[in-house]
Amino acid sequence: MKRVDKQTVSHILEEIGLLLELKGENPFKSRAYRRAARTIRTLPGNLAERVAAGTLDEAPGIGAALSEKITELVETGTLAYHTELLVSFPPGFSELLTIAGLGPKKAKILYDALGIASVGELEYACQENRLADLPGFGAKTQEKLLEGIARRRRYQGRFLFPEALEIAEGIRADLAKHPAVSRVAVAGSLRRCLETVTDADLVAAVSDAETAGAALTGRPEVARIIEQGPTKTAVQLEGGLQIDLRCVDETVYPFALLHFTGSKEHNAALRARARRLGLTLNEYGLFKGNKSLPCRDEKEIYAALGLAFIAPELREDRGEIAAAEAGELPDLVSPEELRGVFHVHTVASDGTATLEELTAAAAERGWQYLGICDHSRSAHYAHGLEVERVRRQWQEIDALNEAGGVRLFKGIETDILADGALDYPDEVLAGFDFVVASIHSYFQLPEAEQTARLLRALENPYTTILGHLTGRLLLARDGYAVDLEAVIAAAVRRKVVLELNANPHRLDLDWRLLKQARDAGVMIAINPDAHDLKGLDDVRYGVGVARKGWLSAGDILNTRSAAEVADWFGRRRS
DNA sequence: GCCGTTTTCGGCCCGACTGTTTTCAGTCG
Repeated sequence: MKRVDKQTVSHILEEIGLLLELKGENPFKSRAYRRAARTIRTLPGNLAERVAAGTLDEAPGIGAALSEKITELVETGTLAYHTELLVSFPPGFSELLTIAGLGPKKAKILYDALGIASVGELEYACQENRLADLPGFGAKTQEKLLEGIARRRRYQGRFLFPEALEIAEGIRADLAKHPAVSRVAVAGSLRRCLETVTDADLVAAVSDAETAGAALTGRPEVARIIEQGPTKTAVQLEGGLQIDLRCVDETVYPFALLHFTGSKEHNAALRARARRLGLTLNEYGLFKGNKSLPCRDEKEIYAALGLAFIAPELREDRGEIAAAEAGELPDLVSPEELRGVFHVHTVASDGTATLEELTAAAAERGWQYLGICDHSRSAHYAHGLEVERVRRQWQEIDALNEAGGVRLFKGIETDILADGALDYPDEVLAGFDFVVASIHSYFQLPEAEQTARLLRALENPYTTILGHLTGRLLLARDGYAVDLEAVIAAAVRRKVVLELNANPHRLDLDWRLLKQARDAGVMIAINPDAHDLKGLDDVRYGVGVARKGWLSAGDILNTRSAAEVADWFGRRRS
């Protein structure tokens, strides 16, 4: 029988939600399935054990019916209800809903009237001008759908966090200088530090919304205007990124900022809470009947709802509201708390900076130490170090350390070989201060083998840090198949640090797993995986993800002093 | 389908904008 993991269950529940929507079922029922999909994806602990214990329905949003269906799925590998729903639509039909401007209602009409069941068929039908006569459709709709298809093809509709942030910050800075604008902030998923985004949201306090909106639509890099209303303006830039600007009065600004920071789910939970308190919350204010309850900032809004301030990164409806109510929110790590970083490459392998340059750069950033990590000998593509070159680098490091200043730790990013062994004999591994073990090959191993490979690497007494655990490349490659629960459990037992790789293409561990790892008691290192001096600053993205994963300074190895780090590495070895 | 300090039934967050319509449905966040 096929093993059914959380991700599979989550995916199937999500698909049921979509299919129910397409069928025109009760929208709350569809929402219940999609909510359960989210819940299952991030549920701590082993799913099969929870099913066996019959405690599924203790999770929020999972009642008797969903509990029964998930049990069937986990125990038999399939779900009859899902299969029945699937056969009533052609394969791949739900993919249509990823096109901007096309929701379940219109997709259903397209299927019933024209038999359109795939993105390709939709494109063809638009080009043949066959949509315009359908009820609720017109020439504009047809045009929009064609644009939506083209955009999806070009950009997959998503952007890496730093790319989008840089563009949004540039526009924000220009708007801040506009005479009609008193305050403006980046909101939305960028403010929440999501690893990839579909658009950038800006919220502005303005004296004149029309001229402020025109300041956005008039920018030279605007490719087209998507929406232009009295308060809301949306444009698509040449590079494909969509910018949404919301203009409001000064007094409304905190409410608008809260609303447009989201997430949608966090907002929904806040509003439900407001309702229970006899209040109404929307993007214009907090109201008791007709009476408006003024708040000067987000903190006062949360306070009015009986909650401590919730940092934007935590606003994902993953328990932050309950924690805020109980006064149990974590004291989130900040960038200034990092006292050094590990996992930095030099010219010896595939980096561009020398040890001296890196040491100076670390001093400029106020760091006490730097962990040097070139590639190991099997990484031919990256000029991995033969044993002789390792020993030479140790001598260079010793010489630099004698000069004082920033302390250099001798490290290596060793490949985990196909069988789980590390890439040097023990007597060489013993000479490093710390060892980062990473997978760079054989991504396609079956899950059981991949898991066994990682577990063997964790058992190696010289492994101090496990590098980019899932191996994913954002917007490019999924992580390899591996039992992450088992790996996390072994990391706790073996006192191996898990890397939070801060390279914006990786951001691996994912924040959803990070919280789980923290709760399990794992120590985390925020590592830049830098290949040049500029790459050192990628740790700021890692800090954003760490905050999103509920981490405090105490959960992170590189918030400690050089002496404490040396002590940790030493104890690990003994 | 879930859930309960109004409720085991009847609610379920709330609003902007577009395109298609003559007052609103659909989509999005």
